[in-house]
Amino acid sequence: MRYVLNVSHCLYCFCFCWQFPGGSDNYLAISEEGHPFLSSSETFHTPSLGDEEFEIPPISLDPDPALSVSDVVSHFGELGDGGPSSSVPGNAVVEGDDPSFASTFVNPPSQGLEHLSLMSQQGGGPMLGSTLGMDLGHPIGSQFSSSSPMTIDVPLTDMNHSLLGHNQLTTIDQSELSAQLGLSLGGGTILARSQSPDQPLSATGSPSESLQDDDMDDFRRSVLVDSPVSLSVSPGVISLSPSLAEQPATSVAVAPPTLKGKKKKDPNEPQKPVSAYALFFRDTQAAIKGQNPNATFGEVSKIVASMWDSLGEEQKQVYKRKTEAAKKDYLKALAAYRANQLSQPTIEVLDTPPSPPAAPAAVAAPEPPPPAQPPTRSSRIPQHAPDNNTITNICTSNIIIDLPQVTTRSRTGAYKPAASTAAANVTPTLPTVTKIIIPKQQLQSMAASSARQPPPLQQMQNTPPPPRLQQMVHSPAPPPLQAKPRGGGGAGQVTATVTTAPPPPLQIKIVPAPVQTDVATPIIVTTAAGAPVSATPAMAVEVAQPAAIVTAEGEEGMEVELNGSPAPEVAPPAGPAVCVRAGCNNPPIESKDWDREYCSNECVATHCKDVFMAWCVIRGQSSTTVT
DNA sequence: ACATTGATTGTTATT
DNA sequence: AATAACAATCAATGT
Repeated sequence: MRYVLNVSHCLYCFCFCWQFPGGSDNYLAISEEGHPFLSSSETFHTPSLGDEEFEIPPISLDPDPALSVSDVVSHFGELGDGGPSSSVPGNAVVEGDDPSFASTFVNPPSQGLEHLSLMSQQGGGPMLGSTLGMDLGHPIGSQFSSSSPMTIDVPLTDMNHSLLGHNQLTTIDQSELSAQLGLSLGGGTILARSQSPDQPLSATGSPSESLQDDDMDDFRRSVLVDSPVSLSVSPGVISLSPSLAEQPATSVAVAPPTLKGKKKKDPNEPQKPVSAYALFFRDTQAAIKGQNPNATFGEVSKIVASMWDSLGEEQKQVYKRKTEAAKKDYLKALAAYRANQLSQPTIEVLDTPPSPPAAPAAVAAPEPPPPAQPPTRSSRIPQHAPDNNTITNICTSNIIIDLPQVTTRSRTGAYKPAASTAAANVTPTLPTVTKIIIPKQQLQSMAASSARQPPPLQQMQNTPPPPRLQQMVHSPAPPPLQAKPRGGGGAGQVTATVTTAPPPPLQIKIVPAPVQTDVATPIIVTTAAGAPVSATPAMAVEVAQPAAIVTAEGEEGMEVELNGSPAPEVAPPAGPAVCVRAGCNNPPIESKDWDREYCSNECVATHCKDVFMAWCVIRGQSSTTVT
């Protein structure tokens, strides 16, 4: 699997920093062994899960035209235009074997979903507009109506005893961020999910693309896991079934499933679309959980609820739209399903994946629809998934990173065992091989992030359980991404954008514990736009993204720039008053290539260089290590 | 009531 | 009986 790191935002930084001498390749690959599914040479998708077996008819990825690959590509191309980095792709694809890879593809390559920008805050830090970086549906055409991320200040103290284990969470690295942010990008995902089982896969036909880790798990479990198709013959029933499900095959036919008052639902029946909130929950919880493995469901739930509350109406609308779209799809699928049922003879094929077309010849018992796959929880298929982005990213990806088993979580081991914990070595899998050493931590973070669907959450920190996040979240500031944000004159440039604009990434800032350490040396994280945010030193600034650069900044501490996504074409929120480059006090100028952070290309280059150097230093590596 | 996730527990079926 | 697989339950919250 490959995890896509969208680094196109700061094209300058990215280019500069990752254009290694002699190496013109833009691919950065972290390889590790144990990639069951993918080899470095293999493409991200299609873990050969047996498309053949299911013969899943390709379906359109996303009804949303905006998601078409061509659009994406073209869009991406636009990004490259003009900028010095035009030649450099803006995306990174991390490859790993985590089935969830699909989720990571959610990052819209073109848009700054991962536009990580932390707003500087004072004291309580306002929770700025909830701008979860999720797009849903319109990754391409939609511009960030606001790039202001949502920031949640979470008291460290609370954090420590609540969601996070001790140090488990400290930060969500960029990859995670990107992963999280991208969350449901492709509006199609949801639709795809909601589609009838008949067309569960993406147009690409690659299961991996449309399947999330869960799906993949289920998929493997139900199909791959040593399950040669077996023909079981039982009284009056001939069923074709995967070995794994042998029992159901016969038992179902002979003796109806455990009759528990409830009627077993036909697995083929389209699933009802879930609510917007549910979608949000899905997208968000993963991030929360990812960073807070110990978080209980209740805690997560509270946080999600708080986030939901903080979410601007616009962002909610995004989800709602998704839901609506899914509903439409559901209705369609349902109609088709019903029609199909009516026309379906009593012949049933037992234990076959829900892909009706070309049903294997089989004589079945008069039983109702024997579940191809017992509708167990594990088999349920999420209704939304960032599938299309897979394609999108593929098309635009430039950096490919082979990740080790992504789900490793050293501390708690909460996640699936990592295939390898060896130090992560970044080895370019493409053209030229550039070796970059990436701290294991970073990789792990990346892995963790990609473990699940990338939710919007950017910087997730521990949060206290009971009191809803609201307590942790200090004064919610005007939601930047609101439909009419900053109306009137605010510095924020309202980007009257399409309603489908993907909300900016949500960020939760860790607020120094009451112990008032006054944040010794706060880490300032700034967005491309320059909005800084402070974080405690403890907060590991893990930037999974290669583009992330850390630069030592004079008094304040460090400045971390996480440039994960392409700058929204729409005017970003107020940028810095002066050029971001240290030492330069010129006012930033508007540019297509950056978010009003720099005054000139020169400063961009210089700044990036500095940042990169600093980053190397922080990483304990000489900049030369990265050759 | 049901949706979100995931751990746990209970039930059922198979060996 | 032991084991495996499946199903239900629970948590907090929103629709």
